[in-house]
Amino acid sequence: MAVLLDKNENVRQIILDAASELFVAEGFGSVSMRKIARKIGYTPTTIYLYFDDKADLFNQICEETFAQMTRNLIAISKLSVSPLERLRLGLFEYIHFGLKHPNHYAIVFNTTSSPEPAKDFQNSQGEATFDTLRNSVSACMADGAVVHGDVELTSQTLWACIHGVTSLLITQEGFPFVGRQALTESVVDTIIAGIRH
Amino acid sequence: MAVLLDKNENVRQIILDAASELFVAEGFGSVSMRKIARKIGYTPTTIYLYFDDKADLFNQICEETFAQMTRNLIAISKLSVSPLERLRLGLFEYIHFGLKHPNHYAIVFNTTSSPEPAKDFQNSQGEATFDTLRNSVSACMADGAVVHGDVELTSQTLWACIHGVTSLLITQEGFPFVGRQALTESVVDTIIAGIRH
DNA sequence: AATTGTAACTTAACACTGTTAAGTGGAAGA
DNA sequence: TCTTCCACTTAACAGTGTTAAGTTACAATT
Repeated sequence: MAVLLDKNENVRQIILDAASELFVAEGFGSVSMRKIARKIGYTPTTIYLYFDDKADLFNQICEETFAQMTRNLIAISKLSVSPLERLRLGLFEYIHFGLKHPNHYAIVFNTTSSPEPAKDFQNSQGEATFDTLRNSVSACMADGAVVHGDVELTSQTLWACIHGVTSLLITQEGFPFVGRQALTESVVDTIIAGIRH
Repeated sequence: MAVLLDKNENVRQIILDAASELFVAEGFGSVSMRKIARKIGYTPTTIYLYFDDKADLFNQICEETFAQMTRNLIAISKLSVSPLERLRLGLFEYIHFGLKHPNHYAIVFNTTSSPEPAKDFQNSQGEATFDTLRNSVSACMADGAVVHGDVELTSQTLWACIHGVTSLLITQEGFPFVGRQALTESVVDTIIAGIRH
């Protein structure tokens, strides 16, 4: 949690920036606390004055990133196009954002939160992100663009599918995919067709 | 690759069994080479006589497991029901199998194969698994149960979606899902509806 | 029977990893 | 001046994957 907001916020940000840069370039596994410390001219121990542990540090980086995604999704939800079109654009934004930040996406979604069952991601930024999807689906049902049904079930269904493309394209780099854009469009088209009767 | 087939195959199997057991119980990250060695009464070094490295060892465990999934899928493809029903059953089998072997699934699909772009999974068991899906989709199109179109694109679309549920249910344990079975059925129903016009 | 070869396994180390208890230097407040 | 306390470091613990080199013990050859 690291609630040391009154400490030297400058150093905290320096750590976050350095870690983020290394993280994006090399991925979670290849970035060590010692490497980050070396990069900013401090001892590894210093990082522990600002963050609980390695997981905490990278979770905070990821939360910042996913907050940006939520902002993008909210912006889309305010566009003056049909609810269905807003839903479609939101689904695309999710996938594109994930593909643009593969390391962040992977750390949040390709990691089993072993001991704790609930505290990890969904309590913070995840809830907000999923809310935008839920609202979008709800609007489509109210509009009649999508058959009236269980908003939660439908939202989770859509989430599962767009997560699937994103995750697969990130982790299975070697697979001869038909093309990122083509596959993304096909998934979005298919699931939207699927929830409209 | 570890092509020492003529060596003491017994020890090799002992290592595989011990590693598999630990792996299923504790996951990849928590199982160390020393732990496996301790369990079977050998030194860690011995494992390297039979396997290239930790990744190789666990890849071989995963391949055995996924070979079983392929056999299950092939069995389903031979059932005397409609092509569409066979497709549906295959999709369910994929998801259920993944959920029954979460550690194996995660190591294959939630890991970025950083340096090598193509050798990891898809060259071996992955190809065979995906083939069954491709054939099933192809049969549905020939049958007219699914609109005629790009078999490859459609297959990859379906794969992405069923991977999505599987992956999400494995990694996001803390999320208040609507229910494993309900979500699984919803995803399968939605994408099947989506590819039928 | 003595020697050689080799298969199977071990010892000991390298170069890392995350993490922490205890210690240090200096600035600010009493 | 003395003391407190913040920001940071030193040094270590307990582990990790991995490997070069060494040791048995047994089989085959001379």
